[in-house]
Amino acid sequence: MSLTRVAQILKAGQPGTTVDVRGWVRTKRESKQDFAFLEINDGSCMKNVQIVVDAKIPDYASLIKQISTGASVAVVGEIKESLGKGQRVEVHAQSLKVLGTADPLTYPLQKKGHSFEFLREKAHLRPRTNTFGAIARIRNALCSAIHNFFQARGFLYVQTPIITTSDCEGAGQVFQVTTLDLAKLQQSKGPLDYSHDFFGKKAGLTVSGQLEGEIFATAVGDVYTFGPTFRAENSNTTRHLAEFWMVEPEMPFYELEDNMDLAESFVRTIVKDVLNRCSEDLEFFNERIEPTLLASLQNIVEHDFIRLTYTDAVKILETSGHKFEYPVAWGHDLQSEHERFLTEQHFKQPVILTDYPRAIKSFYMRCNEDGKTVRAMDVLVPRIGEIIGGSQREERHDVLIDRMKECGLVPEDYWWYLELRQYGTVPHSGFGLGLERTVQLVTGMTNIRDCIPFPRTPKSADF
RNA sequence: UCCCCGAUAGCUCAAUCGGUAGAGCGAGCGGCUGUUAACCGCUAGGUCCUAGGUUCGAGCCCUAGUCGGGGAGCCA
Repeated sequence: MSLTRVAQILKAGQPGTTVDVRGWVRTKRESKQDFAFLEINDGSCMKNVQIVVDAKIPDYASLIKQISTGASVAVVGEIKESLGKGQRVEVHAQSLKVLGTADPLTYPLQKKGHSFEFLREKAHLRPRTNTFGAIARIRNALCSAIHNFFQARGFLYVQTPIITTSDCEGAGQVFQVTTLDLAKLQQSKGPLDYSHDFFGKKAGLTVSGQLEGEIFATAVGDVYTFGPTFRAENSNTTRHLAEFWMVEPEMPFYELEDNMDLAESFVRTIVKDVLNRCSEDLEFFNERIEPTLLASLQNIVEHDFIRLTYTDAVKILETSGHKFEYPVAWGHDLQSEHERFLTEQHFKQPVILTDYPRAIKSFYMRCNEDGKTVRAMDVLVPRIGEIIGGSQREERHDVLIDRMKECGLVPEDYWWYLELRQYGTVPHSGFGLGLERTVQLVTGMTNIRDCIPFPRTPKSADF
């Protein structure tokens, strides 16, 4: 007999059929005389299946004694309509096997709820909880929706390198990759010589696949990357990780408006897909974590995003009458409180801001005719803030060189990036979406460290 | 990196003015029960984060550190 998963039994299990179900015991309720109830979860869904174990099965007393919260069991039994309230069907065990016990004196997970801080220290066991099981399923559904979105539109999934020697991407601090003996180096006083290092030059972990994505976008058409990204910034916030996953589409012949259209359609589609596929899990988060969650996700799916320029946003903030801790001024980057005001109070909608001052944005963003702004776009959502950052890329060879110099970069370091503009250049655009921030958006979880299975942050990389 | 807060039982927390270490939950045992965060009774369980210091006496005050949380910056 093949295994039946709990989700299947609860959804479609027909009374009278015999099933083999295996999983981990969440609770045991024991009647000393006649029988015991076990609630088993196998991660296939939020709910547990109730197992009724009659005292007449062989070895009953010793089996039940071995079972406690966390134990793994295999049950063969018949599906029956439940006499009790709370579940449509249950499984009456014909045989019960304890696969692994979980000593209640030491097993960290209790029947009661635990704080997320505590569970972060038990990253090897937290997927066995309701919340983290649900996050795992939702994250999976999101990834699947992301691939579906792009595949349905003919995008090619390209793999950009994780180790890179273009030390100059400008997107933040890089984790260095080396095989040099650091202990030995510490003692020698000579200058560093990377020619003896593994790659013969300074190498690091990628902070973005964008530049390499542009290579393929200007060759095979629409592409996207989806992989791990690393930032060695000493960031200690609820929305930053040292290792996170990023989706980066890059499209030739797209101007900024096309880029915005795609980004908006992308976010709304994947949110809609997850709403459809994970409704039970999302209801849990709506009930237990963030009471406005479902309404805010519906709002995203049903309404167009607000689009306005950075300049107009600054005007709105200046005339809002709202007291900000940090003053608003054209030319300065918007503070978190400004972004939050726009999405949470003023528009109560996701907002796409465009045309930021060139002085505060990256070298690769296309310069506007006004000489003051670039064709950048940030998608801001309530609760999270920036979930997407993107731009139309500067495709004019001479303008790009000037811009690099303006940003204090050495054009020769980007020789291959510049050659894309020298040979058959085309207008093109792209953006990056943070996967974990999207998980935050969709689940209502407030700390990004709970939105990735094994979070890496300053001073923390266990498991 | 900066600002604020915290660390006490397995978990979540309390401990008045510096004076004998507490509760709820969990766990064990017993009782009861088609139960479902079950319920009732009893029991066990402590290097008060670490290292110094002040004091007759420190969980509490001081200094340094470690780790955690929230906010800011950097950004996705």
